[in-house]
Parts: sequence; C-alpha cells; structure tokens
Amino acid sequence: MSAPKMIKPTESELEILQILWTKGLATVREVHEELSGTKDVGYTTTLKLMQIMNEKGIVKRDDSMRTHVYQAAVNKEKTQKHLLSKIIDNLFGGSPTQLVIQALGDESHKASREELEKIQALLDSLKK
Amino acid sequence: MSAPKMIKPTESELEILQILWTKGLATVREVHEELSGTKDVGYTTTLKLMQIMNEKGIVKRDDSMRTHVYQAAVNKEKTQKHLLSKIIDNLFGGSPTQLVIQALGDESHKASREELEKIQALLDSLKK
DNA sequence: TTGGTCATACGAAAATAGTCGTATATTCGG
DNA sequence: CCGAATATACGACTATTTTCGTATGACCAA
Repeated sequence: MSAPKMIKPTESELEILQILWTKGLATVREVHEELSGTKDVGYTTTLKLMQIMNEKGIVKRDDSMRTHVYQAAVNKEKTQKHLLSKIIDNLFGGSPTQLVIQALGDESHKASREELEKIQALLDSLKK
Repeated sequence: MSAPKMIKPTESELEILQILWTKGLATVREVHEELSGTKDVGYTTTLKLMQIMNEKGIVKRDDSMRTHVYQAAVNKEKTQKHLLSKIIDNLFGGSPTQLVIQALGDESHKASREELEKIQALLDSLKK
C-alpha cells in the first residue's frame, strides 16, 4: 500500500495539517505566522514539529531551496474519516447517529441554512 | 462553579468512562474485566488510572468498603459535546457540517433507517 | 492460625508530546 | 566585505500519559 499505514496526528500536528490542507504549499514561516494568530508558540517549535511530521511521513517537503516548502502528505478526507471513526468508537460507543445529533445541536458551531440543505441532500440519498 | 471546570479526559480515561456510563456503578475489577476484552493491560494499570480519575474529579468512588465502587462524575452528553466541539475546530476547521457529512458517510458505522429518521427530525426542527 | 487470594496505595520507569535555546549556514543590502 | 535578518539542525528539558512492580492489609477457607 502506498498510503501511510497508521495516521494518528497529534493535536499540534493537526493544527499544522489544517493549514497545509488549506494552503496547499507553505513554508515554515507561513505556517508559523498563521499558527501564532491563535496560539502563543515559538518559531523553532513550529519548525521542529514540521520536521518531525516530515520524518513521520505526514508531510512532504521540497528542500531543494534554502527555504523548504512543505505540503500535506496525508489525504484530508481520509484522515478525517479515520480519526472520526476512532471518536465514534471512543466517545459515542460506536453510534455515528449520536455523534451527528450532538454535532448538529452544538450551539457554538451553528450550521447555516445552506449547510443544512447539504446535509438534507445527503440524508435523502442515504434513505434510498 | 460546581461543575468540573475543564473536562479533558485522555483516551484511556475515555475508555473507562464509557464503561462507567454504561454500568452506572462498577468496581475496578469489573471495569478491568471489560477493558481487557479489547486491550491488553494489567490490573494495576486500570486501578491507577481510576485512582487518578478520582483525584481529577472525573469519577467518584465509594470507599466505605474494602472494594471501592466507582461511578462517573462527569455528564456523558456534556463531555461528548465538549470534546466534539474541539474536534470540530481541530479536524474540521470549525464546520460541523463537514463532520456530519463524514460521519454519515462512514462505511464502518452505518446508521439504521430508524436512526436516519431521528436525524431527519432534528434537521427539520433546525430548519425552522 | 496460616497461607492463598484479592484489594488498594505508592513510586517510579517508559512512552509520548510539546517547547525552545543555541549553533551554524545562507542571503542580501549597503 | 560586513552585519543583520532569516533558515534549518539538533539536542535537551518539561510535561503529560501510560504502564506496572512491589508493599501492605483484609478476608476467607481449611
């Protein structure tokens, strides 16, 4: 198999992955800039983290230039699916429905009308 | 505040909580029996974990007898909600919709017709 | 009473995560 | 050419989580 066998990014790694998934390509500096918007962390910490992620195969980098350019090496949807599956087992006793219900009821993350329609569409297709 | 300020059980703690949420009351032995069904772990490890959880206030125990009896001290739904909220931010960039979509599409955790109806009902009420 | 079984307490090793200081190299403006 | 700015490498320290060995006391059956 080509895929990285077991994907289990830590929380910090996940924050970095988020950024890489959005940006596609990014330098440590860029990732760090974005990261420091929400948390207080040193540059070398971000650097180290990304180096480790590179060793683990979670990200790839082009180091042909002085300033290395990174990108995610794991698929976003696959990673989400994999981790979510763990959550469903660990936190919801295996019931995705319970998770969905809790998620939709989350007050601090309201879904827009448009998003609700998306979910509706998916639901319709599942019902068939 | 009476409520446990910040609920952030670790993975192992979550496994134990699951069992306690289901059983209501349980001894270390009982929890351990169930735990060893899925993972290979020593008895004293489970004991220690539960002792720590007790110190943290995640569980309560009745130690009036030789064999202590434990129960969860944190609310299941609250805990789920809280952790889920973190996941939504960490893994889905703040979009509960994305999470819901992934969860519903999870092949290894299929939702039943009945469960789909439940979700539908919730969705309907949200649409209003 | 005595030995075996079962319980908790406790300390500390092992594994994992996160943090950053410092060294060193490259680049670039002047 | 020189110094400031910027990059990566690397090692080490801290913190947290997980794991278990060992000590000790209670209980019970023979």
